[in-house]
Amino acid sequence: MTSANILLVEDEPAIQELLAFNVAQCGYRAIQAFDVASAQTEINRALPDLILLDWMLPGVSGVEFAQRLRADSRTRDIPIIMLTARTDERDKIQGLEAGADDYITKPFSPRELMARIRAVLRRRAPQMTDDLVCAEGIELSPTTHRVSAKGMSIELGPTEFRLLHFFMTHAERVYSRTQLLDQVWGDHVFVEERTIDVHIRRLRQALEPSSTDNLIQTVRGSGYRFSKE
Amino acid sequence: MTSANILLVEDEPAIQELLAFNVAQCGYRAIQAFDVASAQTEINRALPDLILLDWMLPGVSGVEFAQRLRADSRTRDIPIIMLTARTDERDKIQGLEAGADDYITKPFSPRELMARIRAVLRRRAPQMTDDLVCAEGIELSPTTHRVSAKGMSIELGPTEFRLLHFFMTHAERVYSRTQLLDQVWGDHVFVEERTIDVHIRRLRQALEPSSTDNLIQTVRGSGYRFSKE
DNA sequence: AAGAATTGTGACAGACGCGTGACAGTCAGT
DNA sequence: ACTGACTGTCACGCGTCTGTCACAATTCTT
Repeated sequence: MTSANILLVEDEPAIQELLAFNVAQCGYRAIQAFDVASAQTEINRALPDLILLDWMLPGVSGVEFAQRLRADSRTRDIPIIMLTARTDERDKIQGLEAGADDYITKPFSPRELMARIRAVLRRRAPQMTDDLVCAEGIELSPTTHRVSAKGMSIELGPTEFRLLHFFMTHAERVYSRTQLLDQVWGDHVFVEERTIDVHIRRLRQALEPSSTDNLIQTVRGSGYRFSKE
Repeated sequence: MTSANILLVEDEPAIQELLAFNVAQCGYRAIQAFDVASAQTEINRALPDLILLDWMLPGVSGVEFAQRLRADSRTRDIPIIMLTARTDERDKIQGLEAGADDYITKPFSPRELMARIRAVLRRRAPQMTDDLVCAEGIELSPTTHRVSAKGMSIELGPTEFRLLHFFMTHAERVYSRTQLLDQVWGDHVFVEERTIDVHIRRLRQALEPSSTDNLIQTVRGSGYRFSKE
């Protein structure tokens, strides 16, 4: 556990070296691959504990590769951090939908990268096979992107889905609008704080018919909290 | 915590002023330096909480300075945001390799700059694990923002909550109205001292049904005290 | 005991935070 | 291009909180 094996899939030599240097600096073992084919070879040889996957790759793209990894039972549970130069929000959603556990845009600070690696590795430990998130009578499946309560299916937009997902995995605690922006939208996104109010409302509205009231509580002056009242 | 010190290292006076204005606008303290030498002087005087560092500087470049800061144990952990006019990708990588935490290209919007500053400072802030405060049979949780006594939940407004929180963490001691204003309201706000009497009353009223009487005692001529009588 | 000083209490207007509906812009699929 | 879904932003209204006052109640002083 102390020295996890991290597979780096990145075609650009400069960035590859930068990654390898920082990863090694933190006490992890870096396994380098410059394309999908060699990455697959490394995986066949030994399953890594984490994969750092570049978005843009020659031949097969990172997204395709991620999907392939998720389809294989041997690699299904290996966490993936996507690496991309684009700042487009759509990419983020698509990347996460493909099965990435986290997402980081170039340029990134080495410290941020390390923080995310540690976070993902830590998060992975207890969660493991946990495909289904349950809380307060609601069931949410990150992989199938489905939500249901009391047997009824609930339709949610991408943002509402991520918001609910975050709340369900962080119940009972109050989060400020700023924190929610960081956690659900991401650091680099500039969005008005009041926008959260609107999404909270939409989420409440979507949950209302099939769930007990007041699952998402307003804590005046502080933020919001997800709990059973 | 409330007002972080931000060191601005920028040789161009116009931009320097723009930075200082925006930084001050957001409640941070701006420390201005127009070259690396004076920046070092300021750092020696007092360690800032964040450094905004221009890429191009007369004499020693920003990158070199960043590397020097990273090499020094005293300054190693101070977050740096690089400021540059170039959009070259290589520069970004080089800048981040030097240890910058984030990167912003001119021209930048003040809003974006502020967002990044906040993001970096937030990322830097220690995760508070502090959870439950117990005193005199009352339980108060800062993270969930909940209060209960004898199994019963207690509803409090924001100010009453902060007031009770302060009392519970500073029990057995008398605080004057002036001290309470400083500690609970903040030393920059101006409110009548008698206002405290009203909030004390509201707090007593909220605690009354679920707690032993006289938890908040009046010390005539001095102030108030939180204790078990 | 009377007066002065201090605190408790009820009421109130304004400020503030939040909910809500509407709207424009973007993007995917047709 | 035309839809329809989704998102971010705004303006408006409302309820709650909050600071302040006036007056009642209490305690201390003389």
